[in-house]
Amino acid sequence: MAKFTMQDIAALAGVSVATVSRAIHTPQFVRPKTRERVLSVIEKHGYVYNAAAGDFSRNKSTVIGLLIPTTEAPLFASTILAIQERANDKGYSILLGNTQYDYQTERSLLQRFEERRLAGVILTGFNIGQEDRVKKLADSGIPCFIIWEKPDNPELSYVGLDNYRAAYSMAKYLASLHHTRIGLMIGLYTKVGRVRKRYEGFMACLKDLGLECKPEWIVETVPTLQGGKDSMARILSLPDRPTAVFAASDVLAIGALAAVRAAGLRVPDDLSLAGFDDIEFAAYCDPPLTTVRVPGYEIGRIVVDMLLDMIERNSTQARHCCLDTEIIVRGSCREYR
Amino acid sequence: MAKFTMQDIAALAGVSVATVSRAIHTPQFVRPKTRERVLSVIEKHGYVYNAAAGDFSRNKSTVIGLLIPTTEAPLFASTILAIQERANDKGYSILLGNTQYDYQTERSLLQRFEERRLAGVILTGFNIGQEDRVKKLADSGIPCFIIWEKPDNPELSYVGLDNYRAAYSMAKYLASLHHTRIGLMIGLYTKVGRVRKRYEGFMACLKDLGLECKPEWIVETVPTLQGGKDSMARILSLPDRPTAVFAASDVLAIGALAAVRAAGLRVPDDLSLAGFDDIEFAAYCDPPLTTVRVPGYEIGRIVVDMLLDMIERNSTQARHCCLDTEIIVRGSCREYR
DNA sequence: TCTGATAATGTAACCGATTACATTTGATGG
DNA sequence: CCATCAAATGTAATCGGTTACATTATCAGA
Repeated sequence: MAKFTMQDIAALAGVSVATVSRAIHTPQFVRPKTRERVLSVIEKHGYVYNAAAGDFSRNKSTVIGLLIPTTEAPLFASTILAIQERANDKGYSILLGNTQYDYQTERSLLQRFEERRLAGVILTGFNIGQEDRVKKLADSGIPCFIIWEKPDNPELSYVGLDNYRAAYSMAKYLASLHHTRIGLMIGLYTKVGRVRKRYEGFMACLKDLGLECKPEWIVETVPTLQGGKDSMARILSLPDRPTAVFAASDVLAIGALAAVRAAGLRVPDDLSLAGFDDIEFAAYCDPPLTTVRVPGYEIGRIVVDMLLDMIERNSTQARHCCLDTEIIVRGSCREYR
Repeated sequence: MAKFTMQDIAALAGVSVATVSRAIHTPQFVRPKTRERVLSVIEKHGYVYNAAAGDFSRNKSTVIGLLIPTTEAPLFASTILAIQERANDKGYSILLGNTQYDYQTERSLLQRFEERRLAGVILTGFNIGQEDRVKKLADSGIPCFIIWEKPDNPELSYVGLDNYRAAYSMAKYLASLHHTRIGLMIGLYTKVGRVRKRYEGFMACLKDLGLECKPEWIVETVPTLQGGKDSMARILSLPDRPTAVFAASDVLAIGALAAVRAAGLRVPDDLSLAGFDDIEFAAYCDPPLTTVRVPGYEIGRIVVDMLLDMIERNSTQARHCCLDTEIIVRGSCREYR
């Protein structure tokens, strides 16, 4: 397949490459007649602009890297969507990387992003211990945003939420329903910062309220439906089980729901269950899940705007944006008597 | 941030750029001692290889474009995951594009993929009427695979499934449970080929079995949970409603489940409901969904293998792979008496 | 030690655009 | 009709690697 280059088009149109380039990108600098001639030659021969060469020549990229733990989790669905839409609208493409919550994979993807000299990078829930690496990326001149969390290091840009506070609020809400024995079901918090904050917020609230929290009421698990189901089965088998369980993600909660049903019990009559994230399914399960709403779409939209602004201003000043969360009361929690 | 180039490294290591390049990519062609020296200089100065320049220079890309209707649907989750993993393992990155089932968006993303001179492209459920465009892309030298469906045009490569046959089977299964009034709930089949095939398969089966299918038993809707819920509400309000409903996607089915509950009815006692896709949630809803399992992960794995093979062989011969589907019987359908 | 073969390294053209700067064109007013 | 100046266009260096080909180093065997 003989690919035409600008050279070819220039020759065919009887102009120089510079004029072809201008006819495409800055038409206001070429005479309408010339422009028309060039465009018709392009049209006629099916020339396709080579963006890779353009990016290289201009020494800047129009691709943004997006790192997420896994596309399998519906968690980030609307964030990814928003990032996509927004970035495409502004002429940028998205390079995707799944870390699978794996440290090694995350490292190698980050490396690849750097090698590709991306315009910017968006990182979701990077693993604990990767901060230095992220910092290095940001320092190397690639604007870099953390999302879905609020990193401790203020030199890191982020568009996130206060996972600690949100988890604290939900624990408080459960306590306000007179539950005194509250369990926690949570993803691998020793690895993922975002999750750890939820753990800490939950624990802090219980402590502040003087509520007991037995170690066996806290279950750490893989962040999948099956993980939620297994964990709930474990909790239900406890002789002195909690009357309410906070699942630190909706996926876990929905899995847990299945376990409760399997045990012949009912939510919320026999057990209150709260989730986190407000994924779309949360409103459609039985009972609909009381959960913490995270503005996933907004996170995506905002982070792209902030990132592109940084890119275009060529700024390295870290920026922060912390969005509010909200407890959505549906039908999975009720007062304990 | 002063970025080092190979030139710099070459100078610092007292060798030529060619040697640096070789030290990185084809170490077997440089003396171990030289290689070591080069690598230590790289290490010391924090040089990062410029993959964009490399790709450009070699005039080939190591990026694969992936077009999917929307990342919000859990449908393609495992396919995306598999594609990611496999591609990354083989040194390729993934450029993501969401079409939102929109014709215009699909066009412009396809255009962008072409401009970027990607190594290959994977298309999920392209819209009806885009075949020519896809064909053009394939002809332009970019290997191009359709997935999740089996396009009519044999010149197009694909890794898919027989949506027609799968839908036919499910309709037959429902009929085998003595249902004679079977409804259909389906996404926008006039636009998406994959969905249209499901529609056709369903209708063909009913016709073959001599079953009546009233127009009002067929509901076309947006492919979301809400769409499923609304559609089911509509079906339930029918004076002469079907005894079984085939939802052509699990997302619709799960939304429908909520509508059935809201109406105070029960699945499968009052109505049998079948889904399609076997998304992860299907096994965790109440009742667990009887559905058509689609080997999403395999599709992803296989398409990458086939695509990379085409790329490396520089072949343009179309390749086909049609995977089997299977009806997974869970708890949402029962015999009609 | 010399020869020849092979391994290691260097040289420089090239990929396809962009863009600073130089040059030409065209329009305007005197 | 010419001078002047802005607009339009052309020239050529450049981005950071890759790689064909040329050159030099190394070593075994005579």
